[in-house]
Amino acid sequence: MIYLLIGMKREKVTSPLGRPRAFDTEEALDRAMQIFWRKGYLGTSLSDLTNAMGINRPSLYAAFGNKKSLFRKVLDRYLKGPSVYLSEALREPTARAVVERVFYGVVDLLTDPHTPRTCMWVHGALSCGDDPLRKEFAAQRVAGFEGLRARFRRAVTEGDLPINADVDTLANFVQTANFGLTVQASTGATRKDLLSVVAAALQAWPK
Amino acid sequence: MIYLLIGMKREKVTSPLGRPRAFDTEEALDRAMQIFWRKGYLGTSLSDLTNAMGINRPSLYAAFGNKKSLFRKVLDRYLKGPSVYLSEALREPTARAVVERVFYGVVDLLTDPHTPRTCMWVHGALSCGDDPLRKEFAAQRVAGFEGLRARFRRAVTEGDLPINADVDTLANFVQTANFGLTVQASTGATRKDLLSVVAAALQAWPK
DNA sequence: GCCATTCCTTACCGAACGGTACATAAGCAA
DNA sequence: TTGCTTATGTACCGTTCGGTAAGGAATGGC
Repeated sequence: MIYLLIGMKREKVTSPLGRPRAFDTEEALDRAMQIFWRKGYLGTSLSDLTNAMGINRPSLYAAFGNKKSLFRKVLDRYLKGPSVYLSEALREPTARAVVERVFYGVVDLLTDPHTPRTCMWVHGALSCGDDPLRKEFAAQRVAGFEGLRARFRRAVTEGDLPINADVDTLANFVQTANFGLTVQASTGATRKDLLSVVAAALQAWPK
Repeated sequence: MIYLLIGMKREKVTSPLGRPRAFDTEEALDRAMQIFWRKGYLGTSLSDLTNAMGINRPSLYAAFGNKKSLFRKVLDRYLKGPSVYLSEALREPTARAVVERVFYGVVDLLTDPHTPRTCMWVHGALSCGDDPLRKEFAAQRVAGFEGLRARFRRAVTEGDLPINADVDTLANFVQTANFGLTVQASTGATRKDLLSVVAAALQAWPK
């Protein structure tokens, strides 16, 4: 009996009970992402979502929970997908390279012809009215700041930032520029516009 | 007959025909501003507005038109009121003073304890879904950019900016920093956070 | 075959949305 | 007083909102 179970590893191999899902959940999340990204949180209706995802409303609720729960899942996917440049940037070898990766990463994201000309995170944060979601955005902003600050602290110990560098301000500055570029793009700024700001911001970076 | 009309100037002096309004339109606009400011465009409902303004729905429509029309009036009032520091800044004597006025002006606005911790313009621009309002925001962004650029051009001719200063980039940079500070505040950044970014941005300003 | 489980479809829920019809009230002119 | 005009209050419009009840369809296990 035990041998049989071990030999077959049924739990992993067999398909789950019941009728199988007729859609791919990851693709559905991607389609939902496009809508939330373009229209923001309040601007997106459940009908927008089900239309884009190609599924019915009860299927959406069964697979992803309610609208807010789906939004959280999509936002998480966004941070690991289109916005992954942020966490990748922290692995660059120098502080300067980190900042360049962040700035050029966001410009590339904001000017990708296949996606909305905004950052889904910023768009979401400013389009959820006074919903409690705001607190979650606030916490994520702090986490992003702390990630940058920790990286710059390391850069100081490694000598590629001056010993007296104000790592709090530097992290704050990078995050603020990132946000500012997003609002610019959201309201129509071109890639050229964004790159000129990036060049100016990089010029201010400590040598 | 003619003498009579001229002598009396009735059109200016007499009160308008019909039942007089029971509310002050300017105060009503201020109350509507608080709501749009805090909740954004889509996040604000007509019931939110009428509750805050203390008037009934038909009165709102008679006095200000529909929701979008009211929002435009409120936004105009916002630019001439809480956000007037932007146009005032352009009248500062030097480019450096202009930029300082913009930066400290927005920080003061974003940390005023009596108003929401965001900029109503940015909040509106990112909370109108894919409404045609977006185009109006885009045009206003361009106008703001052009105002700054013209001022910096003047500064070059007056010698308080280097002759080779890139006025496009400078105007872009100031506007971007302003937007970035707004998103920071909207997601919980403190006055201290904002001021540290301002100091860093000013340090980058051409001597 | 039959059961248990899971998903899909249809049709619907109450609430809230933006917007308005209509009768009445309040002012001025005659 | 009688009109005329404009604002107000109530009550309502059709639509859309986010969310769900209920029954049939598709799978694996027995």
